[in-house]
Amino acid sequence: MNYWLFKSEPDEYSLSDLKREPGQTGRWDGIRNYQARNFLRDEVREGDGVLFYHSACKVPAVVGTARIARTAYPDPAQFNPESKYFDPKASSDNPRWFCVDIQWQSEFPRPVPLAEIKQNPQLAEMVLVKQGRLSIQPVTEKEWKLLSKLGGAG
DNA sequence: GCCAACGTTGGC
DNA sequence: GCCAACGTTGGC
Repeated sequence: MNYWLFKSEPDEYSLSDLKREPGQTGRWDGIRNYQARNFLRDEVREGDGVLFYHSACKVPAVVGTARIARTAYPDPAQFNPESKYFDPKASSDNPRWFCVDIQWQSEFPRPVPLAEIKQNPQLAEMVLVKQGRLSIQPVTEKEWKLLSKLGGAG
């Protein structure tokens, strides 16, 4: 089992939005970055753990967890000219972008802010700290456990 | 809102 | 295939 960190702007799609979905399960679409796409398509497996991170907001923070409910399938938005995620170079024969479904799992009693993560030497190797702008990134089991602990989720 | 980091695009 | 221009991310 692998662990991941997914970034989302809470104004666009927050952890609460995910919780409100039917079955508390939502589609993680709109990924238009190749590095993130490759993780999604090639390495994310059903049952993997997801740290849900709120970005581009007042207090960027890990706010809870989810799990992968469905592995990668072509992101329908790339074929929809009405969508802001439309990609004219993608075809159903040759999809370029992928999405997964994730299910809400927990909300941390105490969100763990980026500032705190940056200060913790045990988390210094996190991609989140070392490379700012990747919206889907791997997390080690150690980091997962520590973040859960810091978040008050046991 | 600014801007640094970084990835992609496209002219040559 | 280089590299400048451009666009996006995302912290501050």
